[in-house]
Amino acid sequence: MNRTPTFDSHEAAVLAKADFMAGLDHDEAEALRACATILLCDPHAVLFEEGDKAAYFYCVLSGYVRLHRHNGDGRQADIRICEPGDSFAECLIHTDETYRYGAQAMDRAVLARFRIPKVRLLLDERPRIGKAIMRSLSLHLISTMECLASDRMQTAPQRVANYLLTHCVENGATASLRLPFPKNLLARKLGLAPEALSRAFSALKTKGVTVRGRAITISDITVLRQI
Amino acid sequence: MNRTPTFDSHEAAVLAKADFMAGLDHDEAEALRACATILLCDPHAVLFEEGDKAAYFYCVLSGYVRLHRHNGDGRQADIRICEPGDSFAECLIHTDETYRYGAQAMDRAVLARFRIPKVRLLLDERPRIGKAIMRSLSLHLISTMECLASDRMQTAPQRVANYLLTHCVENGATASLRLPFPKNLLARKLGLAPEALSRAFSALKTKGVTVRGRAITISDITVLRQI
DNA sequence: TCCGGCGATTGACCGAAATCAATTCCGCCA
DNA sequence: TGGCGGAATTGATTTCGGTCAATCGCCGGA
Repeated sequence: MNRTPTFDSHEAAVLAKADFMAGLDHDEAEALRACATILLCDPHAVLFEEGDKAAYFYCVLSGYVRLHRHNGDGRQADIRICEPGDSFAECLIHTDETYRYGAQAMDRAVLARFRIPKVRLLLDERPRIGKAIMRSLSLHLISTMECLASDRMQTAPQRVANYLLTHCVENGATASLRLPFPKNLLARKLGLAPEALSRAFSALKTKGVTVRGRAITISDITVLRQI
Repeated sequence: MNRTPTFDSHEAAVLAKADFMAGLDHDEAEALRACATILLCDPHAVLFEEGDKAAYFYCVLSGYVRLHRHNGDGRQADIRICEPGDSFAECLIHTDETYRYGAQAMDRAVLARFRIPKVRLLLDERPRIGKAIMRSLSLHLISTMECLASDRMQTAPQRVANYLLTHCVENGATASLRLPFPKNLLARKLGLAPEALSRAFSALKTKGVTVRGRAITISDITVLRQI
């Protein structure tokens, strides 16, 4: 892991579009950026472990980050896969002092990390930043609740179909997409074993879903929508 | 469903201890309360459905509220069981306009409901209230993430053991608790069918857990902790 | 005290997905 | 071009928990 003093232009653009930056004016965004440093991660680098003292919250600029929890046994579960533009651990700005899950970079992730005590001070001066972060927290909460509901209610093929429908680009009745990460990450994201994802894909073949590597085509969206 | 113009003293105390009121001074708390009206619910009253236009967020004062989502089929899953002191739907203050899940009262619930547009205006004047709500949102997010992790990682007896350990009152090596609601609600809360909860309890008998009605005793906490 | 009803329990069965193991596929590098 | 290695797939098996059905037990009302 390494640090660079500056953003490149692509990274800056990703950061600017992050949820917790939405609606901020130039000064506010700049003030928030001033709390951050850039972090280059080695593949599989551990950012922090559950229980570590919280000093930063993060925004993914490129690559992916896994958030996960451990069990007493060796078992572990992924809670969320963070993609470029996603932030995590902002929930610690106003709560307690320790991370409640572990975070691990995939690929060679690039992150912006924001020093929490600095951000806290900033929020007192600039309430609108608090509003933006609140919005981001709300969106996380909603998507986590949706994830929980789908875990409890939907079968593996249904969850996969839902992912495809919410991430594809439509083109008349057909649609297509390219997975932004390897299938084992998608499996973790959906709370499945890699084998189960594989089987879900083959179950969806009969519904007009074709998978070749990371490229996926859907021959009829309406068929897929009826789960 | 009916409305009363005023709080009784017990209800006022519950409201004052809600997460989103924490840390507020008297004026701030009073200003927030002024956005609320009281709601008396009939058993099983539906507060709102998924997709309804959001006008209020709520705080449970007595009784319980189920938050749930529906599937295309008749299936439905509970996302959260809200107890007295819990708030829900605050995530809509700064996001979109519709409820993302349905809410149904159990028992004869009593709720405070806060008119969202009013609260929005208040937040602009009083940033510290925003901070309090943000803290509450953060706590919800964390607990929802923990719930997701335990769904993905723990078996039914493990989840039940965890619930018991986090809700019991210890007394040396032993502990006990009284369930605040019927077992079928606990089952929903843990994402289980009632039968599965029943079986989980009988599996825990060998670990020193005794269940009689809603009264539960634990003969050795340490045994239960090793899941 | 008896009866009715509902929540809880138990049993039998089934289906979904985890696990383990064995290939196969594919991209990358020599 | 050939071969190596990790990811992906496939198959066999097991486990967990959902579902359906029957029974039990408790509480309240007649």
